[in-house]
Amino acid sequence: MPQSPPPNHSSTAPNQQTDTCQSARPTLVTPVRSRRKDARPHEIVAAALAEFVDKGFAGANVQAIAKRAGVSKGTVFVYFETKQDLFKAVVRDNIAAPLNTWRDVTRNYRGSTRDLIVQSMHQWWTDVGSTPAAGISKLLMQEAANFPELAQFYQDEVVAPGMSNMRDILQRGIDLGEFRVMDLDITGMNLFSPLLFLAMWQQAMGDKQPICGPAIDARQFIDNHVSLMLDGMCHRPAI
Amino acid sequence: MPQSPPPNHSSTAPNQQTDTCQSARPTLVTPVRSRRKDARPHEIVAAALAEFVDKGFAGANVQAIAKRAGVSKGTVFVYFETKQDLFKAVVRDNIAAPLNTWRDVTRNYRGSTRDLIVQSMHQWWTDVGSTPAAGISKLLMQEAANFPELAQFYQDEVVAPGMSNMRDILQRGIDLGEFRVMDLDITGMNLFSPLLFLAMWQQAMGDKQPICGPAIDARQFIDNHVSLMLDGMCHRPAI
Amino acid sequence: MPQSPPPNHSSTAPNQQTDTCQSARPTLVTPVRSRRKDARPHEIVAAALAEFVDKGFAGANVQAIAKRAGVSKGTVFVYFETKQDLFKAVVRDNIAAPLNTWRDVTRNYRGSTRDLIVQSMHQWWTDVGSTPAAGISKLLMQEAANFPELAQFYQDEVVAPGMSNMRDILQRGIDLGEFRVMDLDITGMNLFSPLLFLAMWQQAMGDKQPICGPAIDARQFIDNHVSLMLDGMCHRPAI
Amino acid sequence: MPQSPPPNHSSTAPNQQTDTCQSARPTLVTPVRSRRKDARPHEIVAAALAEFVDKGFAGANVQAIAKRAGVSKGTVFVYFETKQDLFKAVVRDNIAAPLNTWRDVTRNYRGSTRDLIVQSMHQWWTDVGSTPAAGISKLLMQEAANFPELAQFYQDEVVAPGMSNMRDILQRGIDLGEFRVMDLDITGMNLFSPLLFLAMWQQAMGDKQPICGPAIDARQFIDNHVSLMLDGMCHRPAI
DNA sequence: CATGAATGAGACTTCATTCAT
DNA sequence: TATGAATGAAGTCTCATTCAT
Repeated sequence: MPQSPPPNHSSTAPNQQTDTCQSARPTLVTPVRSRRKDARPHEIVAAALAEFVDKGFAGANVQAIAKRAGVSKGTVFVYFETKQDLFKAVVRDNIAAPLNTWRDVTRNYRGSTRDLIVQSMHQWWTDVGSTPAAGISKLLMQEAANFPELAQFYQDEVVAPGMSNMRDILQRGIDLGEFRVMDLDITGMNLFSPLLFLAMWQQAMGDKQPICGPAIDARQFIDNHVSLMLDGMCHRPAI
Repeated sequence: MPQSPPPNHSSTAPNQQTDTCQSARPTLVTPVRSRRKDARPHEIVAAALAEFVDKGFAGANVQAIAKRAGVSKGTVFVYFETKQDLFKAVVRDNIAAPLNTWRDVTRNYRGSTRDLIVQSMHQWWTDVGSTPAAGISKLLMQEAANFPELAQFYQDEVVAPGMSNMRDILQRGIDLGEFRVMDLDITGMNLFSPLLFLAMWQQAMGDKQPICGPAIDARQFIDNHVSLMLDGMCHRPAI
Repeated sequence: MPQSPPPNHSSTAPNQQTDTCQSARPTLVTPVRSRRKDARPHEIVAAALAEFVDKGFAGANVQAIAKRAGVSKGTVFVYFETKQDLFKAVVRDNIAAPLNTWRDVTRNYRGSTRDLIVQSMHQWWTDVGSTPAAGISKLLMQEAANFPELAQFYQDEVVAPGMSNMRDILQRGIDLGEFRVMDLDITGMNLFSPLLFLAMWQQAMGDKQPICGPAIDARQFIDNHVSLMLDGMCHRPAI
Repeated sequence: MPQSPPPNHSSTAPNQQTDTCQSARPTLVTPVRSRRKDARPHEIVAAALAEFVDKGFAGANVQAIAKRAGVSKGTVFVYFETKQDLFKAVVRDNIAAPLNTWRDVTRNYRGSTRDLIVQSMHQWWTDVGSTPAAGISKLLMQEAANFPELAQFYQDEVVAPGMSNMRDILQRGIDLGEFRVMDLDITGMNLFSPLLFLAMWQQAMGDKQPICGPAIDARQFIDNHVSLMLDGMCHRPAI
């Protein structure tokens, strides 16, 4: 187990995450031949994501990852020097992209902050919470102690921006007179943590989760959550 | 700390009631060897809890568990046939006791349901959320797919009773006229999931979590959360 | 594995084989109390015989032997310092006794040598070949290389006397004019080896051996064998 | 020596026909790595035969087998999933080839059945009885109870065909008027078992067997045995 | 004497990693 | 670049043996 971070803290695999955004917006100059070559590391990372999410770092099997990616075991080590490097690449590649997608929604929003929150949460669920990328959160929750560098990375790249975003939204609600004055940090976490929990829970339990009778419907879960957070459980007189 | 010996510590531990006959005859010199025989499984389970929470199932090392427990490698296998059995014992032993402790609070409560919720959550945090037993949740989140039997056990022994308890509390609030009518299941999850998330988060990140500046203060987190959930973020006129 | 014979070539267990003959012919002076005590090692040896024959030396399990003998594992080591010592005791105890029983038959026999051979073989089958003691032969066949000392012991105590006995019988037949002159050593082995083979074969295959249709009937096997060996397969004119 | 590569070397060896495509294109430089890949299983099986015959299944050590084969411990498990699989491969590989070699002799034999028997036995001794393949018989005698599947396999592939062959020979002798009428099954066993016993005995005792003075000479043993079995020990008048 | 808890060397097996091709 | 045969460290588990009771 990696108790101390190895000296080479970044994977030396050639260009395996810089073009993540490129593939999102396909550049025009990419020749077909090299696109296939450049795709290899991504296919491996995608395969590794699934395996790591299923089995955890220690439980994941490089051979199984290779098979999922349709390559031989040796090929994995052509692109990633060690299993740890591959793991880091998996986390890094799957953290940046979805978050960027999500954040754009909250900018330049017209309408009530309540609607912004509802829309933002549904958007997050669609883009992240319901996708395999959500497994990254589950993964880091388990491996944070063994990969403090990744935990920090997660804090910097996911938590901090996410919290910042939440603060902006709440501040907007206060400024517009919709919300009362609150502690933005704490409230941001209160507001968002149920979604994170639900995402991790569904990653863990799959769709066959008989928690309180049937499986949890995310849409209903979010709507109810927002309703509670904004209006409260207690009776309130009509304004 | 799970040092309070749970009644049923494991399904695989062999006959450890051999010296009940010895304790029947009131010898004053307590035999050290057989005293240990009773204490050993608990010590091992306690050590294993820490190791499993830190490293996950696959990453945990039986030798390391033995060392933490102050016994030799072989001794672990005297009490638990396989690593999996030990893992199951860890989950089972650390689920029943804390849960029972917590549940007693909600019975026969006198006072407002709001106070009951606040008190109940602080109690849970004290009894479970802030203890290593919370690591069990983090653990199961990762290993549920590999231990479906344990996942089911967790559902039956933790999730279902917990949800039932939440429903009772909410129903009480409705019956007493404090709360408006809500979907009990969904609302129960909305209400409780932030605490679960916080507990798992702190298990993962330890005390060095610079999430939104300083570490999260659980007391503040809970109080703010309850305030939001009951009264909402939005401005409300005085009743 | 014991590649070289340990320095203490004889088990140091107290009197575990000297009284083998004593138990065969009960001495009058044995007090009841100590008989029970003296019986322990024999019970262990008997249990060990079964286990060793079933599993071989390396495959045998001391705990299983103890259970078969109805004692605890530690007790085995009270009487036999090591597993090797126990093995040696098993071989020694089960070689001497049956052989002595058998040999007495051939002395002072009145009648034709043909009848002596037939009777002697049936006797051997009853006393040895069909009993668990026959497993010793199978055992030594496997472990001879690892226990050269025992192999030599077997040669000295079993093979040599047995061959000597066969020679005497054959010589008697020649002297009485029944048999033609033959090489006594080779013929002795030719004559006896089928019985040894059958005994080992049945030890190995149990009763469920579908060799040539039904199981081999030892009585028929012996009678046919003697008939062939004495009269031959070829047609012969009546004398 | 079982260095002649048997056609089917193992059921568990993985795809070793991968380089059939390479051999299709006639490269002059034979690739050393993949050459080994074809040779390895046979080398390992040959090494395992020796180890298993010496030590038995439980006593055999995979590391020692690897060393005998000149490979590392892990390589053994590249070709054979478990020690049991390796054992099965050893038995299977060393049964088919020698038996086929032997059986061909008895077909289309011209001459007396007596000569056929003598020649057949000497042939068997040369092809099987005096080779390490004979150790398989000794091995199965010990391990039959633990590997019932292999015992059955041995019955089907060795015992039954061998017995069938013996029956054919005896029937031929009867048909040609050489032999009297006998029970073919029992007589077949009587006729052949001394050779089996001698083979196993020499496997067990090696060359240092001081049975009846010097080591047993197999040729003399067989000739004497056939002489006895055909003509009998008793005096017989000239025909 | 008898027990059985405890030990630790050693067994089989896995798997990340290397490297010749 | 891609492969997969080969490696050996490390892991789980077994079991002969010890020893306090």
